[in-house]
Amino acid sequence: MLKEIIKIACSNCNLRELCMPVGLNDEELRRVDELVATRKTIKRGLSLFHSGETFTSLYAIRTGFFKTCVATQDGRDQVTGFQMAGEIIGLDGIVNDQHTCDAVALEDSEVCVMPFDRIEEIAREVNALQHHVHKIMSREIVREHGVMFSLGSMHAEERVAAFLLNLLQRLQARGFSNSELILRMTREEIGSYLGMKLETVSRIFSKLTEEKIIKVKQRNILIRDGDALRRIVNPGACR
Amino acid sequence: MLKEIIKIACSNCNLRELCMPVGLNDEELRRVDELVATRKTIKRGLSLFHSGETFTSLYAIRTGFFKTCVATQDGRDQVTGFQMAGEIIGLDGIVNDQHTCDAVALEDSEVCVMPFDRIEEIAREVNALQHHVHKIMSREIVREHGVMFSLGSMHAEERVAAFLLNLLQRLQARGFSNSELILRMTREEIGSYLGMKLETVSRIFSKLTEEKIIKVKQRNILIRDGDALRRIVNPGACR
DNA sequence: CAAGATCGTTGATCAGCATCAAACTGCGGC
DNA sequence: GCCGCAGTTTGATGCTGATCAACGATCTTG
Repeated sequence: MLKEIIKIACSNCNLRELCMPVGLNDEELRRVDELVATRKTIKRGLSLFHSGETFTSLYAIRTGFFKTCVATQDGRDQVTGFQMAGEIIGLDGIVNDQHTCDAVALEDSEVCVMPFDRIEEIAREVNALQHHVHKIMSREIVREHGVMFSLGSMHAEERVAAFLLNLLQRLQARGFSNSELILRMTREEIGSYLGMKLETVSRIFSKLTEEKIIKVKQRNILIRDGDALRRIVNPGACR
Repeated sequence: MLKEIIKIACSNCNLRELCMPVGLNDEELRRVDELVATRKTIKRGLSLFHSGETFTSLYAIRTGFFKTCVATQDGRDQVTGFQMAGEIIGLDGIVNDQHTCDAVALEDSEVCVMPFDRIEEIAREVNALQHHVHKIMSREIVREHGVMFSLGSMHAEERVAAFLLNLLQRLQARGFSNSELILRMTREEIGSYLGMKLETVSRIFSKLTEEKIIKVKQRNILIRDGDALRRIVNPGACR
């Protein structure tokens, strides 16, 4: 029982360095622990929130994997991001008190629910938290700049290479291998995120396999030549 | 002399509703007026900040027009946004204390320089400002979702139509005509933002002109049939 | 194990936009 | 005025990735 209580605190969470500001004193840690109102599990395929729903909270992913996607009336939709443990979702809802995208679990997941008014309250008292919130939002803006660049200026193969390297880097920051990864999403979802069709994603995987740069077995990807991937992303840098 | 002092205050700025939170009391207004350290003019073609420069401040555009763009080592670059009076630039710099894009004035411009540590300081005391900062960042995230959708899921013609409607709507919010606008950027910059070549932008303008949807005279655009533009953006909605 | 469903691969063809090229326009400077 | 230049338009052609189609692989369920 006590264990349960300990486990639920941010101060004891092994994702702390990813979610939370560092260098807090005890009092500040105690305050920050109050951020998480509840936790919530979301089964694979279900949504944490939908576009149009009232915004109340941000969510820190404890375990699992999500995609966020925007949609239009006419049925077209697009994946705007993939989020993994330690990352924060829901930032889109702040501006109009209403979510503008769907967050769908790609595997059974658990999130920490952080009511946004509570975040703002504590952020006023804990400077490090205030700055941390700003950094998280800024990071998301910069990430989206990168996606825009990818969609607007890169060829399909470059985008796929950049996508794999990005996933790899984030997984590595979480202590996973830097040469092996399991895709939690379908080819279609990758394609949607990267602005191409699933067939194109598949073809590029095949091409990279032929060139011995990666090895694909269903959703398991082995990176055999990371430098080659980097050269693909950054063709000018090796001229 | 006194006039100068009055003019410089946010509380008397005619862009206040765009930049600043509403519903402040006198004391709060006074605090918020302390946000702007200085003002700065930027001649057309010059940069307000460059990628890599140390981040210190956010900038509120008082007059003029900017583009922001990201670049890679190999010389490719991409416009990530166009900003007009009342909008805030520099948010990308928060996360790593360093800017990740260039902000270039597309016409002679003036900005209010708001040191970010001062923003954070005042935001801790003025709740409305705190929330306002969050909303501005969230708005930018949502805007970028829209760009990602455009780049990833729309045809060239739809993107151009959406681009014109977006400019129009923002200009209208500033009291300008909702059927006429002057482009402050080249076809190449539009193309870069929309992920297409300048020739394609030009061809689409020509096509829309032929169809009597717009009238183009250099950088002056007259919208003759806004509904037609909306139908182009949202083809499913008229099925 | 058979039957479906979902997801992925591969091939053939096509279309949208890029590329290359040439000519035109309006503007600032002399 | 004339020139030079940046920006724009328009045409001809080609390539990248979309589309359509068929098949294969894996997992689920009765």
